[in-house]
Amino acid sequence: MTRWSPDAALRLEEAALLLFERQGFSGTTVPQIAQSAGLTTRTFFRHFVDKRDVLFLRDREFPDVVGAALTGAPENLTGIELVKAGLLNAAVELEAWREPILTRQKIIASDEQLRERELLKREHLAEAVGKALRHRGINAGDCDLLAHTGTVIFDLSLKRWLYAPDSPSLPQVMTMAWADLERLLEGP
Amino acid sequence: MTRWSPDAALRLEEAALLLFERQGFSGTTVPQIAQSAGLTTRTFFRHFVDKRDVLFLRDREFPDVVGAALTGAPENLTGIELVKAGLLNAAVELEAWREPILTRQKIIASDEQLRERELLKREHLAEAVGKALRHRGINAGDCDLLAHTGTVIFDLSLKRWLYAPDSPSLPQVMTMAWADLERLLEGP
DNA sequence: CTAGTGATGACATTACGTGTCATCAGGGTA
DNA sequence: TACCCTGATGACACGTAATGTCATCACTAG
Repeated sequence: MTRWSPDAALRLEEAALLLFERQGFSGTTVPQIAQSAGLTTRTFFRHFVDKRDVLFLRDREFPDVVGAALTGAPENLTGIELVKAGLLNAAVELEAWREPILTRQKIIASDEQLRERELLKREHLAEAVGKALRHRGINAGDCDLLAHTGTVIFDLSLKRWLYAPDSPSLPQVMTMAWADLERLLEGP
Repeated sequence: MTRWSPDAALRLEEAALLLFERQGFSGTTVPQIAQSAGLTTRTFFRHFVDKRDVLFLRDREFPDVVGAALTGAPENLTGIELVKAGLLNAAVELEAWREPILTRQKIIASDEQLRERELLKREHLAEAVGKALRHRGINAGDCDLLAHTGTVIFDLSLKRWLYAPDSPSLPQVMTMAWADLERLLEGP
């Protein structure tokens, strides 16, 4: 294709994951990552806005994908049904990636700066979901509440699924979490 | 008391807010803030872990206060009642501070790095709430779900209250948001 | 009077992140 | 073939954030 390997971002991500596992996040410098991938520091920052960003390469398209799924969902669905269906659909796609996601999650959990970035990514997901709901004509005052509630369920379920010793499928965990929330809110 | 003004952190916060409003967050340097407060850069970083932290000085005790309120709440409350009551109680305390909170919120909204930190603070609140719920003997599997749902309601309500042209009280907004969520989850 | 405490100043240093220009392979066009 | 254009990268300089370390000096306790 070009004179350079076309996968600079992927090579940087791979090198970063390896170094983060061995030396920790804060114990690894960007020049180390770049050199390990055969590139320069400047090129690292062309592909990632900052050092933390390299751990979230796989999340870039996620909000748009989920948003598109919501926008293209069947008619006659309520807001809550849309959110459930859209996030459940995304959960199915993740099912095959448990191991690499778990590896990454352990790195994120080890550093508060990374947890912070993870929360921002969750917020971006919530914004995409909220936007899609508005686009579908859902009652405007409810969109943000639905979107944020959905991403909370999604996030909690993802972690239960990752860390559960005997793990049921992610969609199953999510469905159970929705049921839990409904039970809790309806009262005794 | 001491040879120095005892309110170094407060003076730094005041100077920072002024500069952020005039020049923006990224357009202001830490040396500027420190000099404006009559202190050195090194002292700034003794009071705040990083540049962003100066905007969240008022939030430091908040999770612990809410957690203590939950721990000391009346007996015989369910998990959901505890969360509602605890956050409603916190909302009452905030009622008098609408203007300064709004000022700060506008700065936060202007910079993604600050929104990111805000999300981390929200997460700390959720952790404190979850911990208090566990301490109260609430069903362990429900605590995180309740805590995160509560903080989502709290956060959305706070922003509605801040930006509503005709603002009902924050507790009122929160109560309405809880009712909205219950209605949405119970379905038609 | 003296020793100890604690917040600050002063200085050095590392690492993050950005601006800018040069380089060079491949693709399109005449 | 010859030419220009595009885009990703390298090389270099630079400002800023953030931390480690030691010195300073008012206040306090005894």
